Amino acid sequence: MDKKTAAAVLDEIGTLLEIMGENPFKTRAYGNAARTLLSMPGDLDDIIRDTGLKGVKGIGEGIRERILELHSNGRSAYYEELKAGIPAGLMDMLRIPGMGPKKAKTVYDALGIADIGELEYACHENRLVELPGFGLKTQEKILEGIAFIKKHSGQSLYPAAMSEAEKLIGPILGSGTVIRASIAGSLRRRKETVKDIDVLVSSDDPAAVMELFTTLPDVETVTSRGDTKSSVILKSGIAADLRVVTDVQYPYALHHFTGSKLHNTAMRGRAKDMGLKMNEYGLFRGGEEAPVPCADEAEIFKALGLSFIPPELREDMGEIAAAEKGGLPLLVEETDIRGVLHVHSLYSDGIDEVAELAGAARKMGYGYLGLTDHSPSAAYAGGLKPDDLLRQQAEVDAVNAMYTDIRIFKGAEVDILGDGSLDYAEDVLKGFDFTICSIHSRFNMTEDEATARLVRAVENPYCTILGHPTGRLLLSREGYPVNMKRVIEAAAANGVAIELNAHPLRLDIDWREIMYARRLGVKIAINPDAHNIEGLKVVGYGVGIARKGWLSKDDVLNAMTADELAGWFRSRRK
DNA sequence: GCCGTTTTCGGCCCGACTGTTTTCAGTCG
Repeated sequence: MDKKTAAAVLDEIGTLLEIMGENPFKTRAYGNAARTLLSMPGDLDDIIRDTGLKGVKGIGEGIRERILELHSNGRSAYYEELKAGIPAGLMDMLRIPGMGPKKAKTVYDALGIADIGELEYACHENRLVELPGFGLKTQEKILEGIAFIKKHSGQSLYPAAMSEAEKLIGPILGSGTVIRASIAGSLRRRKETVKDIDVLVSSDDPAAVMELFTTLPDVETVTSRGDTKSSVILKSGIAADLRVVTDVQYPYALHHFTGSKLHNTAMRGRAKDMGLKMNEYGLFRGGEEAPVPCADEAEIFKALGLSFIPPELREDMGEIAAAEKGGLPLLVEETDIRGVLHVHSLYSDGIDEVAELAGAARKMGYGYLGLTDHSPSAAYAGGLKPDDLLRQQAEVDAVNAMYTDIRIFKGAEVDILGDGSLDYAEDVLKGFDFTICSIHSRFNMTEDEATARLVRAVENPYCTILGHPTGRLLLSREGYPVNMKRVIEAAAANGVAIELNAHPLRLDIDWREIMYARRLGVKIAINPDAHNIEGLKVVGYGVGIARKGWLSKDDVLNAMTADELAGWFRSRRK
């Protein structure tokens, strides 16, 4: 082992000890020793041969032994023992500005949070503010810190990329140098995460557009700049490409740059079978110079004998065959959503009052709100004991009496316990209009265990909706492994709906799984999982994913009216 | 854990800054 590696191990031992709350002078001693070692001339072999590391100021008997062990064995039993006792994600957290060993230890001890993804989610749920030494500012600072370290991580969540894209396209459209402009790529297809932002414009003055694009205030660096294509990195860390074409080429280019690659390949194959050649500049009939004229994408599809395929569906998952037969669903729109069903109030880990939430939902045009505070096992989230529930439900009655145009359904987000049973007794469960049942603990399961746990929950007669079925947090935490096909089949057999959690970090159930649920007639509930009024606004992200899953209005539980839904809830209970 | 030494255990770098406190704890450099 070389000097540098050995020093790094010593440093890490110091950090691990610090997290464990060891004497700060002891932890510092490891850091000092690491620095001392690094500053010594020669490589580790030489140092040990020449001095045996004896009489070096800053390296005493204890640390000397550790270095000798590292040198001879290439490893340290002490280091490995320490490491085994502390989750790797906790070490990761120290990369967050403002997050040191003490704070990391606190969130781990108090909330069991062991990686950055969980930490970020916990901040969004206001779970940090109550911890000793923490407050609202600290929580915000940690969120900013997480955003900072995520900056150059390669992938971005849809909302972040979309808001950046809008900042680009606004000035471009407003400049007067472009004829048409659109966001393209995976962002236009509404993928849950995207690698970069693609912008397509048509213009008679490409040079002017390039100049404008590469000098926008949000641009950090220009990675390439040509006549028709430029690439930049934005200050937010997201990469963005701009492509300029003529206005005649625009529809073909828009289709081409929207992708997906697989969809394009399939489309080109189809064109070829019809004696046509298709690329980003046009659709060409055998050897002709001028393309088959198409004013927009719809005309391209029409020229190929297809109905219009919405961008969300262009994933080569059967959309071309369906479009040929006119069999594409009329996709659900955000305006089809009549109410919101997964909302936390001040009673558990939300921060707004029931009446405030109801008022906000009403203003947003929703006809109902399903109140779903946590059950007791979610102690970190202030899960409600039966007594608390009585008070909460009495308040719901009072709020319901206040309004004629919005209805509060009494629900709960009931924890699915380790064995698949639910976290309330039957007499309590009876009192709800509906339940969302979800897993919040014991994530370490095999696929068989997780699947059995979910299936058992779904088979419970008091389970109305299965919540965020994989528990994933996008770009940060894998969900538990689930055989989703079997879970969907269980939901179908038991008349249980499945949640599409619309929080942009979750978007869970995955859109790739939704089609099967639709085929089996399982209703999908597009739920905000809101912990405050602001959180009600994420439903649109869920609608985007529902569209990618081919859902139409009729497949979506909360596209029902309040009366229809009340009837549906009642019918589940029979 | 290291150092220095009145050789057996007490002291070890600290100030700016922030945020949470009500006199201090934690982070950063």
